[in-house]
Amino acid sequence: MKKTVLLFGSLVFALLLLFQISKYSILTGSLKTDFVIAAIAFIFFLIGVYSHGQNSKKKESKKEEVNLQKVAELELSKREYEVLKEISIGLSNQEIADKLFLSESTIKTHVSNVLLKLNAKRRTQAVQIAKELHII
Amino acid sequence: MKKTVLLFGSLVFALLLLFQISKYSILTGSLKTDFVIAAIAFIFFLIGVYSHGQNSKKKESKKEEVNLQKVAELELSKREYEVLKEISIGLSNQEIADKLFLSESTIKTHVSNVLLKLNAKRRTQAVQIAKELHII
DNA sequence: AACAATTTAGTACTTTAGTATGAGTCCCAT
DNA sequence: ATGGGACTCATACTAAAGTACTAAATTGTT
Repeated sequence: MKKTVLLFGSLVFALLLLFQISKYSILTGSLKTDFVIAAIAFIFFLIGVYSHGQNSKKKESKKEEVNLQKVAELELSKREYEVLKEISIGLSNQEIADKLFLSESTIKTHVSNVLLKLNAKRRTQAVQIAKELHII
Repeated sequence: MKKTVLLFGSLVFALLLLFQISKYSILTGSLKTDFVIAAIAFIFFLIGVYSHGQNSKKKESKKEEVNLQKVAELELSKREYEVLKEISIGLSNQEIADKLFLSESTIKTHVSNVLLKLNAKRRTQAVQIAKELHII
């Protein structure tokens, strides 16, 4: 936040300076009016593009960020959350068991708990709910 | 596309006009130099923001848009594609059957075909693959 | 009209998924 | 040290999901 203030402060200062130089240049005729105006226009155009870009990035990251808070709220344990993520990439219980070096029984237990905590009837529904909650 | 050309053409024309007016105004002293430069700067700033916004929107829609071409490539029929979408929201075969006023048998047939065409072993995997292909 | 593709539906099976329950281990905090 | 939570695993079911095959009705196309 402090960085942003500093950045914008110095930017404003630089622009004011540019402004004065421009005006001076035009009045003394040391630079062509066309050129100065074009330069100003171009620079502000770039500033417009850049500042909007920053906003877009912030918005996007807010959209994509979104996790982990709700995992705690749902009381999903570490393993359960892990299993949920494996489910979401389309693995079967047996495949998850192999991947995590566990028995299929264990995975079934975890899956059942996940379904309970996410209030889902099926694993496909659990994935859907998890995506809506932005926890995967 | 023609609209875009027309829009940009008239925009450029308007800007050139603005340019000339500004220069004239400054030279004749009918407007204060400060004001004109500020106006130019502001206008181009807005143009920068706007044009970038358009680009962002296009990019986003390209990211989100993304369907229907590959549905044809995969030779997914209308019904199969429909069933796939229902699967992706987490419905069971029976629920899909009820929703589409079909028997569960029919849904099973469609699901089997979808899995074949998407080269998936399970419905969860089919959903994952479909998302990667941006067809849902 | 005739053909091909799609859609629908059924039967009969096999395979996964999911539930319920019990139980042993490990670790952490009171 | 002890009770609680998380993790592991097993057995025994029930319920879905998926496969294979067949077949009739529908639809669009030539």
